[in-house]
Amino acid sequence: MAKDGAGGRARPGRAPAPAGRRSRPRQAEVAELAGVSQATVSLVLSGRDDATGRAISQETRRKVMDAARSLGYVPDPAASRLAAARNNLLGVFSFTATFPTDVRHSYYPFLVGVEQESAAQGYDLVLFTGSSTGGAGAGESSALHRVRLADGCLFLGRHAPTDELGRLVADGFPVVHLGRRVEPEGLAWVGADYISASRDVVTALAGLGHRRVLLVREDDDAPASTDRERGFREGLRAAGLPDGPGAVCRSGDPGREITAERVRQWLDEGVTAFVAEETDTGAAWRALRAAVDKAGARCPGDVSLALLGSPPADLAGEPPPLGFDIPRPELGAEAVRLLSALISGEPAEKKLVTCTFRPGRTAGPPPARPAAT
Amino acid sequence: MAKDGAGGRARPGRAPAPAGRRSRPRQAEVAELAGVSQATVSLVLSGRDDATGRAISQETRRKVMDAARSLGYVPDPAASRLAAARNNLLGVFSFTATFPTDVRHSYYPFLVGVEQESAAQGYDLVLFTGSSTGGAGAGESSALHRVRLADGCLFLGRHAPTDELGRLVADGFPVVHLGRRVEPEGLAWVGADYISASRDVVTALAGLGHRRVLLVREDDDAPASTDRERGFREGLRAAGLPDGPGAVCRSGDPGREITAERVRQWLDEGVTAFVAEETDTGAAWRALRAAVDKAGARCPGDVSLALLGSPPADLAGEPPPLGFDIPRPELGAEAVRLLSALISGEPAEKKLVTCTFRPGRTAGPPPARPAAT
DNA sequence: CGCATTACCTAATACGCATTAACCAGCCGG
DNA sequence: CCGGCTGGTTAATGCGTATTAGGTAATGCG
Repeated sequence: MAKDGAGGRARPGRAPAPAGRRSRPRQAEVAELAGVSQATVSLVLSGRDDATGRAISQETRRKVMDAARSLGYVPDPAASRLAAARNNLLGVFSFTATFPTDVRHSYYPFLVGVEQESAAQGYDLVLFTGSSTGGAGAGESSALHRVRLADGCLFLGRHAPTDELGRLVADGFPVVHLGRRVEPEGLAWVGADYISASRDVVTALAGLGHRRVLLVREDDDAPASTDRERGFREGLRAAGLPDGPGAVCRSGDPGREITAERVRQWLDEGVTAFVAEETDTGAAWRALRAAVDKAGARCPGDVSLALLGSPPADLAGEPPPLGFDIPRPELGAEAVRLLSALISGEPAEKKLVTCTFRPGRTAGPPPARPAAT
Repeated sequence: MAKDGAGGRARPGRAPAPAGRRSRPRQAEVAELAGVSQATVSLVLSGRDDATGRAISQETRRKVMDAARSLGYVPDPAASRLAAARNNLLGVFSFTATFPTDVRHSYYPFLVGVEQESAAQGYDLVLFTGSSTGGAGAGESSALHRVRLADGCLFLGRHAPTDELGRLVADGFPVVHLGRRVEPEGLAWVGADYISASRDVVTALAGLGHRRVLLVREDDDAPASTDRERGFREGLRAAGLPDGPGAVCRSGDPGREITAERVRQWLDEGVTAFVAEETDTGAAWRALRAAVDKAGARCPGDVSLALLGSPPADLAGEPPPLGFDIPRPELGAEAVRLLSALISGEPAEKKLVTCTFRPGRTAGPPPARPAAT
């Protein structure tokens, strides 16, 4: 393919050029064909002429458009972005080994919202995995620096090293974390308001007449868990219900599983409603359901159940539990909005997104009298 | 263009040092810190020094690396690409409105493979979304040209406009389509070998003794569908079974649904095995299962069922159907390999990936005698 | 008629990086 | 002492586009 035939523009050493793509017309060639300057072509094609008060005559505009069309001109995004000094790229750094592979993975719905909002804002997404060696990067030491290639970056996962994030933040690089996080000072984040959502669930149970409610949570001190417990306790107190150590059961440990016997015992003690925390796998909810079932208690009748979150996907067929839904896609979208604001230089700190209450069908009034022994 | 103070960049005024607002460090700043020239920085960081016979002293190299690391330097992909080089970015263009939102979406597993293989090859991924406006451009393509920012691009979805893809291919831009596709001449693709996989399923059924097998497919002429039908018919012929228009039922139209009565009628006609095509939603398979069930036929005993693909995720609990699994992650990985080859200038055309046969538990020998009326 | 105003358009330059010709120091063989 | 090295670095340039500071002809105004 003759590379310097028409344009007479021989490139310097281009020996190992993998693809002969010098046939692609540039604005200069459009300009030549239209008999105008390259700048005019840029003005016309970017539509920035009348916007800024600059005027391009209809005649010229038409000539340029025709020339561009006949040459099949397509702008080079690399050049555009270089000249515009921003590349319209948002990074997404997930500390999972790969894409959230498991369909049940709780990150996946986030990504949906992230993707939609990014598109709406005109950004493309760069996916960074924790591993990628890159090769071309300068600081191999931490893959995290690679995110600077984007205009800003979103972080998923609680394993983000605090100091690294702090470094990015300190440098003024726009960063948003998906999920509440306090560690690096000044880090922007979006999170779900588990506290008030959990409180509302307890309030609903109390409103139905329940006086003894038990929270089953995992033995983990992630913010997502502690927030739920806090909301739970707030709900108890607001309803004037007993809020002692006995109101919460930390499960998950071997030997401390939720068994039918324990459920039966709790029932005997007067507990009429159970609240389970949502986890990635839905383990707590599954265990609770199974144990209640095995104990011979029927759900809305003998005992009420609630789930602080959404049920796992494979239980979609079952009657929906009382609880709340985390608007994950909305969270993702909100994170992008925050990031976008940061990139534009606007200050942005954090954002709590409200969960939606789900009445469900697993809760009703407590039985008239607890089954006596 | 808003030149909003904080987030905006240094203006053409060419302020030598971005004293106030920190912008991303460039090679020039690394060079200054290291006490060398920008060119040296480029040479060191690209690792192209000793490769081309040029030598950089270890001393200088170390200084540059240290400076780069301490500044957190990361190359600007747009600039790299513009300078006729590569930026280690692979594009993924999905014509779905968003990320494959539904967890059942068949594209999602592809992405897993894509992501893994990209990471293995040292590429980062850029997700190009179908919508974003991306500049007025030269009239025609609104969004597709953006992919040129990357070194190459992967396309998902059957809605890719042929002419646009053709344009990219003609320009020598490395493009790989996920899924068999003939339309733009010279387009590279990877696809699953539905033909032989489907044939093998029929062969298996014939081997069990079935003489009348019916294919239920949707009324769609996508390659994925026609390939399956072709393989199905090949299987029939190879087994010496009747292969007429009656062997295939195009479903999906309202009024042509798979009902219990139709199933019963087919059974009466001597059909002993049904084969369903896999679709995004698994509709055909669901309908078939439901109809057979309602018709009172038990699956492995009275009638055999097969699925040309994988069952939908929410039926994962059920006994696996006879059929085959599409190695979607493997397909994605293969696509990346192909793309990588194209980028390196190696010729690459297409690649068929073999599906894995799944014996399943929904097929057995036909009943001794079809239930007589 | 001369000068200020428009209305249009162009020249020039920057964007950040890769590439290459040129340069410089030392050093060896003759 | 010179030509020819070789190793090590830099100045200079180009990639294709966006942007801005002019510039020129046509028009308006006094």
